[in-house]
Amino acid sequence: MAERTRTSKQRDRILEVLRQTGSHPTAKWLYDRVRRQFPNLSLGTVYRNLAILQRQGLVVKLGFGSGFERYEAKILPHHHFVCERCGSVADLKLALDRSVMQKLRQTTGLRTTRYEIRLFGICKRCSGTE
Amino acid sequence: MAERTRTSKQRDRILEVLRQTGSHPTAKWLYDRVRRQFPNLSLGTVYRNLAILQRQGLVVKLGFGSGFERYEAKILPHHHFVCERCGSVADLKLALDRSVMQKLRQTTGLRTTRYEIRLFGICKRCSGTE
DNA sequence: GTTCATGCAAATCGTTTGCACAATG
DNA sequence: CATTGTGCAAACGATTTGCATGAAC
Repeated sequence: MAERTRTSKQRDRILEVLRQTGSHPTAKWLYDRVRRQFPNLSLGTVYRNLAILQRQGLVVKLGFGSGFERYEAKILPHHHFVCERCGSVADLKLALDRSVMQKLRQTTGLRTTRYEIRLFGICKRCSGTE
Repeated sequence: MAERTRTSKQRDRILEVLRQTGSHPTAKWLYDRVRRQFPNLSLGTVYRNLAILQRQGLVVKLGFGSGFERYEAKILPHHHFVCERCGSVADLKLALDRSVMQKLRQTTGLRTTRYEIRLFGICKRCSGTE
């Protein structure tokens, strides 16, 4: 019943490439890259291995990862708390010093239009469940 | 050639619902909700109007909004800068005081496993282009 | 009346899955 | 040998798009 995991040259290479690149590639990018060593590699294998690597805590999927987009009306800038178990998203009203945000912008030196702080964790409802 | 936009009861209602709800709904959720007033509403219309509202700056799409997932190997915690024009994602090394992050966690009172600060703006490469 | 928005259905595209075979332990 | 991983192709689900009709101006 316990999950067994064997080694696989493809998976090793996927992780290696992901560690070397400074970018945040998509599955397709990884597929094209790793295919140089494994010409018969299939996209399905890339997805399957990415899932395994995530379960092992070696890889993170950016974004909400729920498969579909979420929208909100632009009102006041605010932040989000994302539950890693049920995927729910809650608004956060964080009282951050203005100075901190100013510092953020200065540090980056980039033209920043907006920012968002995203906290990930287990929401209260899911907390009671486990 | 200039883009004309007419009013539409459906679009008004979509925005209204989005403004009233505290959640971060998916297109499907909005569709089900707005259909109460417009039984013949189609999902395509919802997507089309969400796109228009985004162009008008009234609505924001959460996530990277590029349509596909992005992955990264889990190394040290860090943050991201997302270019709103070309969609590129860059790592940010922000020197944030530990105290600030502690404050963040305390404020929320939630069990937080990780956090990520995401800045949105126009990257240097795109900046030179316009 | 001209043009944009809608509804419907088909098409698209990223991701997942079933199956037969190859590789791991 | 028992079981997991792979490649291939089909399936799936969210989003997009073409087209004929209806609404806005």
